Amino acid sequence: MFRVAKQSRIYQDIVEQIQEAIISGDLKAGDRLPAERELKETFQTSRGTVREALRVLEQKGLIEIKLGTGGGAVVKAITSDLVADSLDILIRSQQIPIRYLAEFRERVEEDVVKLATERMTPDHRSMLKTLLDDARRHAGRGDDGVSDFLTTDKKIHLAFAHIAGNPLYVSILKTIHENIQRYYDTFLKMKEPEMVENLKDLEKVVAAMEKGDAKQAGSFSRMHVARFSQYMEQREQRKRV
Amino acid sequence: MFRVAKQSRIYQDIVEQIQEAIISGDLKAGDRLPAERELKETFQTSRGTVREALRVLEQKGLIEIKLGTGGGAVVKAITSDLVADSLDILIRSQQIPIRYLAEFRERVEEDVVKLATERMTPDHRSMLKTLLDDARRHAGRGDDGVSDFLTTDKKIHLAFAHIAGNPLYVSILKTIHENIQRYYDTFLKMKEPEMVENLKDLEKVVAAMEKGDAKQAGSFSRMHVARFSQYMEQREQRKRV
DNA sequence: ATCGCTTAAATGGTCTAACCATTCCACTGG
DNA sequence: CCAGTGGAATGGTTAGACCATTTAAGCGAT
Repeated sequence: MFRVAKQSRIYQDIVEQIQEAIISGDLKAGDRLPAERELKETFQTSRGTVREALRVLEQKGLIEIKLGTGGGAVVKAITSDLVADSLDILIRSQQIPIRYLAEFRERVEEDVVKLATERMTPDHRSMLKTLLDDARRHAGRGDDGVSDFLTTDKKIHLAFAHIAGNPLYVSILKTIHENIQRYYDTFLKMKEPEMVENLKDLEKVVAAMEKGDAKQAGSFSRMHVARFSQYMEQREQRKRV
Repeated sequence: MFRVAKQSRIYQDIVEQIQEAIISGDLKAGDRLPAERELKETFQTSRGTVREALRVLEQKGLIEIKLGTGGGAVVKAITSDLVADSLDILIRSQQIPIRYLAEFRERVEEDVVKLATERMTPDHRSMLKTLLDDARRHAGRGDDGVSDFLTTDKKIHLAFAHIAGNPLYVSILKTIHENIQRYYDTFLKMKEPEMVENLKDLEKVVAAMEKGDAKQAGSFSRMHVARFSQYMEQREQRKRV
């Protein structure tokens, strides 16, 4: 399956060969690569070099490495985690101000909800119903339920992305939420009134989705996200004083 | 600056320490990491382990490694390349069908144009005018101008993102364009008629922006992108038969 | 003093060989 | 038949050496 590695940055050559085999489908998820000591022979190189190549592939999320007998490098199903990770690094390193994250999120979530409305199935309906019930229960517990409520809130937003059916939206929304979460934790101490308001927003969004009114669902979603963002930005500025 | 590496997957610990230093800004672009033989001492580990960590960081695009005296690992400015790479893997492995990328792009570009319309300054106007003039000139050259026209087209789209003023949109749009470009090259052989049509689209978008009509500019943009996507998808299916 | 060549030193790239840690499984003894 | 145990396979780590590349210092000729 593989060639002898060509010169100059041998490990890079090994990475490329194995990566191409995975992307092209020659190596499928679950397939096990030969042991390092075998790969060393195949590529006619040293074990250290093979290991550097495996490190890169592991980092790319293409393989997973297990210890012990019968362990070794196993090809992973390719997921969008890769994109999420790198987007995360980009956002954090550029220290993108919260208002830009929020601006993007408002629009993305509006689009997601619109798409989800058009593509919702009965299964999706019941899933949303269950999640909303959870949210109501947590909200009913007052300040004690805030933490659980926020978890459920996040789940609901991600559920919208799943319903929309576009994996790109799922990974992007996931990343945005993770990043925005950092700000929430720092600046936002949600109390019961805000939680209740939040719950009402979500109920309105889902109700519009049930009616099949994509436009209205989208605009409710946007208002919901926007309110959250504004609230948070006020807090941020207050703290900064 | 760094701790002694903790046990179990030592290289992973090293990666995390250095990555955090970069993301947090303790290490800035251009800073040079100590030589491998020094890092080995700092982390109290072996050179091989240090190298595995450096491989991962290199793959993540966080450092660049140069040969020779005065060489070594230099911290890179973080760009959207990482995201583009991982998105590339997703698309090529057919985890994300091209239509999902197109669906996302249509909506993102619509939002970008709307925002840009609201935030355009006189400087931006003249920049767009210059780019449009370039595009017209290339289009006037017929089939010979297609390649240059496409380059300018891309610049115009990125200019919209710059005008919108949100760095997140710039990064994301850049990523999308880098990836979608490959498909255009593969499936789309643009000829003069399509190019002229394309130019008209862009002119309509910019005209609406000049008028300050964000909604109209956005919908023109979306139609423009959608037409391009559809055209490409038809080609793709034809090739697959 | 300046230019150009040579050489030495620093650094990443690679290789070899060994040992450790983990895991699985076959074998053995009850 | 079961439980325990030990061996073998595999990744994780270390140490030490040598090569290739690059920079800069040193030196010599003009």
